[in-house]
Amino acid sequence: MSTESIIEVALPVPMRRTFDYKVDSLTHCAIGCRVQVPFGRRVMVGIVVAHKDTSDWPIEQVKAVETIFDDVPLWTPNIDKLLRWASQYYQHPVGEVFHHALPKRLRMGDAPDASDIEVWRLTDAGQALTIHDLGRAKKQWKLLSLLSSGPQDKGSITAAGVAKATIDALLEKQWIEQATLSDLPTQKPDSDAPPPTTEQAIAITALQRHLDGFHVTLLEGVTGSGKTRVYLDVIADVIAAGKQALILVPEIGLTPQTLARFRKHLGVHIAVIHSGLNDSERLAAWQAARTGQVSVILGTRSAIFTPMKNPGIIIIDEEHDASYKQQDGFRYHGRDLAVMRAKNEGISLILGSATPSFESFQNALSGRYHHLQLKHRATGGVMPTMNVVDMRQQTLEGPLSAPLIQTMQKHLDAGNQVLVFLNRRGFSPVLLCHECGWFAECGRCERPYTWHKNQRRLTCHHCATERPIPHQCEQCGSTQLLPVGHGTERLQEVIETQFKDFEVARIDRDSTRKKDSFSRIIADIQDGKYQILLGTQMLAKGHDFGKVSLVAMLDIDGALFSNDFRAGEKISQLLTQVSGRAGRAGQPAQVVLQTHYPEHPWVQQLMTEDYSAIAKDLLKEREQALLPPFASLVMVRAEASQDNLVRRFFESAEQIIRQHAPKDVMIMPASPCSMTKKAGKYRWQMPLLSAQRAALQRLLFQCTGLIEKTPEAPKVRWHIDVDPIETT
DNA sequence: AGCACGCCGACT
DNA sequence: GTCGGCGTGCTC
Repeated sequence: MSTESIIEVALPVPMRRTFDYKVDSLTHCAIGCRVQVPFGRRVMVGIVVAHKDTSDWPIEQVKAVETIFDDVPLWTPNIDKLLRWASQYYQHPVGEVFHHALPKRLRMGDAPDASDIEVWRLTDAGQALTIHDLGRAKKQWKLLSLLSSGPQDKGSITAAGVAKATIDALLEKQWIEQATLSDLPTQKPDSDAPPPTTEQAIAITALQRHLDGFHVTLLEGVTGSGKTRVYLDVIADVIAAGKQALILVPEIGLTPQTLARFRKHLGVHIAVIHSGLNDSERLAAWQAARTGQVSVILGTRSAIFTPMKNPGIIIIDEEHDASYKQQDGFRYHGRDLAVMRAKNEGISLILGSATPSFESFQNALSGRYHHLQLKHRATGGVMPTMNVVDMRQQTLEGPLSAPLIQTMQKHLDAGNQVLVFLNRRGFSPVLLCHECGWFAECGRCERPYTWHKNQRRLTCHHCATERPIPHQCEQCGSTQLLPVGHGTERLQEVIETQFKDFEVARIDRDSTRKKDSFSRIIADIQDGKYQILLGTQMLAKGHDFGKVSLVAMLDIDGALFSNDFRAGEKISQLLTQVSGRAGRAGQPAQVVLQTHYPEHPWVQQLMTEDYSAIAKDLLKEREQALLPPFASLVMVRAEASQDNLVRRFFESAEQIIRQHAPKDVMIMPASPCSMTKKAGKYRWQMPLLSAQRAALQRLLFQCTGLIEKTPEAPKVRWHIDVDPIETT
């Protein structure tokens, strides 16, 4: 008989500790393996994190492991290292971190399925089809055109918004057939692709030289400069060397066009990991990456945890995008973890953006990262000219100034498209009583309801509350309830009245709520079905609309007076990204900014300087104020339905932190968040700042456990946000 | 987080 | 007399 040993197991519970269990023999219970253990009245799947001879617990209380699922760990030592580091850095319980990094089926104890990946491909008959053979079957055509770039698995097909029924219909007609990944002949990389531009070629060569070890490169390329082409050529090199590439894209960036382009250019299968996958598809993609069956993995934030057999490169596209930071639970930053992972793996990392985050930009300026720039548009398009409309004393049609209307008319008459950007959904942000001044307000957030005329509802944009539209004032009974201000719905009415001869497309979360309606409307825009495109932030993200020659931003004044220290960074990123939608097809393009504060320094800067210049300027201010990226920032936050509980929590927390804080950590007093009441909870926060990242980390390491044990802690919902992006 | 135990109000 | 409200405490 072998002697019993003790293992430490990390379980998916919100406790910053591990639990001891007995095993018969350590030999088949390696660190990193999954085990099933009794935990209280339940059984759970956990990860073995350590072996030891004795437990600190009375041995009769140490229970035995029920099942050992794996012979070998599911992830590589480098992923293990990454996850442990992340658990400490983000102050998140290691069991939950591990849990987060595994596909759901593995979390439940399923065996990692070694079966081949099923794919669908065109038959000879399918290859010969043209769009005329399909008639009105748009979905079928979409699938056929996706498959024309190469065979695709279920995950990629669902990512493109095509349903199972469509697959079946085409199978029935024998235009497509099923195969497995290993059946596929090796496909040549696309040889029809046009050669890269000189600028692209220089970047490609520079990146290829750095494929031999850990390097971080910031690829700063203006919108339309063809960063994707650079990625593709570098990835092709990585694949040729028998290695794998992991590419992260923002949540919205995973379009069928992107997928088809990668597939066609590289000539290899792409494993896609996105939120639309079901559990089996997710597991299959994860497994294919782990075993090296696929050499390219394309995914959103959480794909950074996908193990690779032969890691070759990691690419973060649109690295400035806020969707890389998880905003609840395990609050990690996908980009920052990518830097850590590339370092662990000893591989190259590319951070790509037209508008780099100030963090990455500063690292490039200081020489910590390589810095490559693409300054010209690949299509030869010119960057737009910038104009300001001083809104003071202008004649207005809704939110549109008379000069803007004239400019729009001019561009429309020239046969071009116009893009109008208004960052406010709904019909009007306030519904006001004309007689007494009462307005409909969400009781849980103490903010006005937004009137959604189409949906016939009042909606709170801060919580999910909805209610029917009141027909009378609740205070004085008057029926004169008036909309105040303009959202995109109302803007659409105004524009349709002003420009009767042109078609208007509205793009916001409401108009694109239905599955697939976003990609459909984007396709219609590219076909030229609409001349005027209006919408929110969504319009700014990466889509190429072809004939847009005018971009108008209607309401930037709010951003000019925000108390978020990142407001300047955000507005310049937004303006640069939105402007990037214009002039791609080569026509002279124009950007119009409406503001009541034309003399505001930011407005002046936005008009005259490019993103890099603005970034350098604003970075100087950050340096003087000792704000990120020149200092590390940590936010302690708490919320509760009673304000008093939150205050008392922070009294204790602040005391603990002050007792342990070294001189080089600045502790700001806890204060209410700018929207202090949200969804019925009172919210406060306490910022901690230090130029010494390590000092701040040590402080957190000492304090989180103590804060957790205070009597006030369990009465509130609290968390620590390391490197927060929301600071107001 | 779950899931128990535990001690006070309105129901068959 | 019980069902159930959520406060408090524990999980190797």
